[in-house]
Amino acid sequence: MRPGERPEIANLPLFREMQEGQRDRIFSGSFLQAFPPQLTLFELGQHPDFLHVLVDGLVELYAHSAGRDTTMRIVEPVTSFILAAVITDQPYLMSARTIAPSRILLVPAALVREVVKDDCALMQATMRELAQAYRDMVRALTDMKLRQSAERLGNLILQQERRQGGSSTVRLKAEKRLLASLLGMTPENLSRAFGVLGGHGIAVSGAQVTITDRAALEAFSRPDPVRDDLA
Amino acid sequence: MRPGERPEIANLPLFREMQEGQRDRIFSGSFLQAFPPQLTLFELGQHPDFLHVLVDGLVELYAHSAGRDTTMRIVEPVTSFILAAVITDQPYLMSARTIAPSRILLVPAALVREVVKDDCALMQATMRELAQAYRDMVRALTDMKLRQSAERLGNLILQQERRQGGSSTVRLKAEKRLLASLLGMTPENLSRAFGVLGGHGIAVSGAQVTITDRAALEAFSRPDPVRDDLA
DNA sequence: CGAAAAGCTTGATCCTGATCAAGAATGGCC
DNA sequence: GGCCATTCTTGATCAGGATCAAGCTTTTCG
Repeated sequence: MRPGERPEIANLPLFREMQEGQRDRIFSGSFLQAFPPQLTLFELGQHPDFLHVLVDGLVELYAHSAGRDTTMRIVEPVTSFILAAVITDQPYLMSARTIAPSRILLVPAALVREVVKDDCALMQATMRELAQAYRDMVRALTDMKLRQSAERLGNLILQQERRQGGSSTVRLKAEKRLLASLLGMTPENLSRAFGVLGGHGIAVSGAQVTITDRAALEAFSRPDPVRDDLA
Repeated sequence: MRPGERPEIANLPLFREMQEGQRDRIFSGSFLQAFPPQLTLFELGQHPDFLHVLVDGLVELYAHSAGRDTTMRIVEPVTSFILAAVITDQPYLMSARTIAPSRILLVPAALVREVVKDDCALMQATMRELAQAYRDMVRALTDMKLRQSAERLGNLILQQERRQGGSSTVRLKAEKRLLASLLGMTPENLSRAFGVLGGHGIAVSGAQVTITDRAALEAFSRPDPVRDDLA
């Protein structure tokens, strides 16, 4: 682990409130590993061996069924992932691959389950993290069921913009094909969706998206005040 | 509370392992209330006041956006619901209504949060419940993104049949319009989907669905060994 | 029991998004 | 810098599912 990284990881909501000793126990049993891009980290159906914490890079979580793939989530640093599989000790429901050179902290799943039992603060943090993850999935599912493609894209842009600091500018962190899969559409249709949004307050240039007319974009995308707020 | 009910509730995975005293604290602060059908219990966006435990009846959780509704989950007794909103103390992401006369145990949200903090067993159960709920949502989302309508219906029937005891017979517990909404399609299309499945091993008569040829149904629906198993 | 309402099914048409097929742009790499 | 591979875009066509419009069945309730 490089200097400065341990505190960064220790500061994650998941580990922040833990007892110092228990945190050491977690860290000393874990190891940080570097992965090249396009490497499969684990596959759907496997038994979870490690809780993963993305320290640096970019990871895609995806699912497949009947020959088709779909992106479920794009993980940005610094974030833990597949916590639910580790806690329930049940097979992964998603596969994971790096989409950029990445460094990942691997925490043995059994160790997580054990320390969780002993450290109430970690348990509470885990509980909160899972509740949040659940809510995110509820949002994603209603999005998928109720909105059509261009609207989904519009809302994703609004949401990214807020997360990137509200500068009316969004830099897409992943390829558009990946974004399309995340939004549940084909790359062709994503292109067309960007085209549609061109008439509703955005301008695209490569991976750079600029919101030229927020009111128009919001009128078109109808962000839900409850569902889309990061409150 | 009627005799026999308290033990039934106390036996829920959520409350089973708690300290006796803490459980009393929960129960003595809660109350059981009866609701007529078609009554809205709470609305999306509201601040969560109670953890709900459906003791008897049937409840629909649904979301809306841009004038449209969609059913997110049909809750059968005995089950708790909207645990995540209570834990995070954030607005409901779904609305709830009774679809049959129902009796619901209402546990004040603040009380839940407080007792959770004091009782590690409850916290652990909560954590597990949330992890399971998260995984269910992951399944629902991939289902929605990757399968088409008749396939979704086929899998739902297979899944219900397993849950109802494997007698090759499924009794639909809700109206078909509701089922359609849960599956993310229109009632018209659900009818047609049943029609399609008629050629793939099922026979429908009102709310009674019979699996006449499991192999055919599975060949058509391609249940995912990992995702659909209740393991 | 019988009428009204609600739910379900079936058919016809429409629309969103998928697929197929080329080009244009971008990026990696020697 | 220039070539090759990949990604992105644009156009044409197709298909799954939505919508619209009736009939039909079941339930509800006086």
